[in-house]
Amino acid sequence: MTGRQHGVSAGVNLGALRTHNTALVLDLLRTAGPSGISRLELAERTGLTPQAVSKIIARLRLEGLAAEAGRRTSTGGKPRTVLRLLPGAGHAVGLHLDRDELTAVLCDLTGTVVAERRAPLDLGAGADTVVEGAAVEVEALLAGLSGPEPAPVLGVGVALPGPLDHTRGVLHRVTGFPEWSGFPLRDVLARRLGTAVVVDKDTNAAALEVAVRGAGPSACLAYLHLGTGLGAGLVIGGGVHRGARTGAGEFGHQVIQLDGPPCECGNRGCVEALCLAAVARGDVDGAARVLGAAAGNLVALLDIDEVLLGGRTVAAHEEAFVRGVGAVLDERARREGADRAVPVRAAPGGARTVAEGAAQLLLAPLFGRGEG
Amino acid sequence: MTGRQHGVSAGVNLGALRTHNTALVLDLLRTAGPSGISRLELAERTGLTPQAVSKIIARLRLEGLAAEAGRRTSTGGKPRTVLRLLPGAGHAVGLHLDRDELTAVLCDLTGTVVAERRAPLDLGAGADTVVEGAAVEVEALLAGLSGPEPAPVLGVGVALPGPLDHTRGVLHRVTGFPEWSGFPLRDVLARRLGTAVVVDKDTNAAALEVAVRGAGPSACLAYLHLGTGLGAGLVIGGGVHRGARTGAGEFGHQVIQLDGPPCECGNRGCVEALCLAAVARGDVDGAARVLGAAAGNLVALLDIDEVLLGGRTVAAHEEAFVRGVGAVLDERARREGADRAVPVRAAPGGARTVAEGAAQLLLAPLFGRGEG
DNA sequence: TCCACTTAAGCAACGCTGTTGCCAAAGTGC
DNA sequence: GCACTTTGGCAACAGCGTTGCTTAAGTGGA
Repeated sequence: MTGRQHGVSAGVNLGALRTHNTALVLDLLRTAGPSGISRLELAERTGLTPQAVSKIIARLRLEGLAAEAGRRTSTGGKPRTVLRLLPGAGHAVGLHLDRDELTAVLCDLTGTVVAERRAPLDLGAGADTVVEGAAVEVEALLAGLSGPEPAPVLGVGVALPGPLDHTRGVLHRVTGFPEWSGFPLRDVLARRLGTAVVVDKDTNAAALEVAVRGAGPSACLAYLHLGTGLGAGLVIGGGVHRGARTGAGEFGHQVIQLDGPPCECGNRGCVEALCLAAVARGDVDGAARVLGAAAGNLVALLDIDEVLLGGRTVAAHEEAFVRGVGAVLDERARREGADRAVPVRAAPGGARTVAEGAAQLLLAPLFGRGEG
Repeated sequence: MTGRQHGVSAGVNLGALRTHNTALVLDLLRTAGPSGISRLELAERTGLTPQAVSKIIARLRLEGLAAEAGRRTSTGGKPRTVLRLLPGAGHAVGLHLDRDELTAVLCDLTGTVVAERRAPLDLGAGADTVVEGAAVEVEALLAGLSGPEPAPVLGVGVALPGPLDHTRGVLHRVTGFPEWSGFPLRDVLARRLGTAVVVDKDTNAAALEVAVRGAGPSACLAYLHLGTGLGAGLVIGGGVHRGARTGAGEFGHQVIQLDGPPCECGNRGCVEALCLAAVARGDVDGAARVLGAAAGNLVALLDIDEVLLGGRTVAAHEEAFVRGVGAVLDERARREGADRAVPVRAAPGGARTVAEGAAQLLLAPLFGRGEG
């Protein structure tokens, strides 16, 4: 297919056209879930003719990606045949490298976790040790993929705290561990495992996971991650927005009190500092209010459709954070005369959201989400 | 072509493919300017084969959109033929409805202003009067488009302060003039003039103008408009980001001082209030610093490539604002260890930026920018 | 039980896209 | 003047979605 050259959007040929439409159909099949979807419905939703859909479906069935699954009740004529995605036709591994723990999940095509492993993690043990440990966990997961003809593994997605360069898969500085600075994680792990590897920030992976579930192809949502730090993953126009330097989502050091207390970043009045300080002194409601104010800024700036909260600190006081942030947003929406407030929810999937999102780094492109 | 249906990305057929590739070539022709670009260079930049480019160029020449313009020096063989866009092949009108003044510009295909009109504006005079006044100005502009075979006019783009719904072209509340609330400006003006009309926020139009000039198809930039209020236009991934409710770019009511002075929006410590207060007391440098802090939040959140400043208040103290905002961003970038600071510039075009951007609402889709 | 009707899905021909193979045109340089 | 390089068009081609028509598989009334 035609390559992409220094920032110029590429020309499109028949191959790209087919890939696009196929991805569209696959995404609708995936979204439909086990209950399936009919050819005609696919035609309506994509805008393609029924005949085009029939051809695409025939190809997908031949490739083992889709299958017929019963029929709907007749509406006066021949009943529609229901089609569904074959989840086992492909798998991907999601690897979440958190500060002290490694989580690895094996996901099928639908993104469902079919196996999971956890292990302690010590970034201070050195790059080689960490990479080897991660590779062993991945191999252990893949060993469970048996069967007469094992379905292909698309690759391994790795999610970890930034900053990093997702296009090249290279880490920048990792706070406290200077040896990791500039480490080419993607290439090293890809060579070690012999599979495709994609590296991204943990917050971006979580945002992708949330976008792939439920959110439509043009949705805008914000995933706010409050753990030992505060960061965000942004979904804009249905896709994760990373920016040219994978820097987008820098939310924690949003200055929200010009003359506030100093933050370790060198600035004053960052949300992260204010929020974590409130949590530290046991004032969860106060932390939620501060987080809500910053979230309000973000929601207004980008016209966000939905806010999702995740991370350990949120998980520890889930109800309080959802309620507190929601209250601030509601109040602001009411003042500004908006028809409806922006919904705030805890990110579904809990602690596994990031790992599942890491797997989606490889799965999502199949469905036209992400830079496939 | 296939329509777009409730948020589902549409299927693509041959017609859409052709439109896309043609727009790509047109955009490169436009970007190349009067100096032109050769067929082979177009092929390299788009990733299409030279033969495909030749066919597209032949079509464009037949339609009167492009022409040959000399040749390059030979590099050992047949010299490349240089092609350029024919600016006069089409025009669009840009209409900027500011609080007290109307600016209308007539732009050719390249976006160059070929005629301009200004008139005082009084929103309090009622919708009918304002629409009629605007229509008269547009007709006066178009009357100047003479010639043996007048080139087609694509339509009229209207830019005005929000909030509004750009998809339907309907205004929401206009502060101080309740009668405008819910006014279907697009349809009323389209019926009156008998041409296509597109309505958008002034900040979005300015952002589009800036994006169409210079910025690549995947650039992220922020246009900050400081006049009687403070707003932003966001370009993300090469296109203007508006959000589902045309609400994106709400930058002025970013809370930047939690316990700050009350703003008329009902909140406390909004940038707009702090910034305008500083200007009012003659402290331009202070205003620039506050604006810089808020801009820093925005830049970090979205990994913005470039910040552009516009609006009357900026224009009155251009050098001070560019320097002040730049200084705050530089300092923050240095603290965060970024390779380079984000450049800050005054938006080129000055007071006419919004009007030119309004015209681009119709021109840009031809070049694959915006939802054409 | 039959038959008219409706709806779904496939077959075949088609139009149009970009691609490939080949050749003419138009230069340079020895 | 000739060999070579580079550009760009012509013609045939593969492959995409579309169109026109046919077949399959139901419902419902006589």
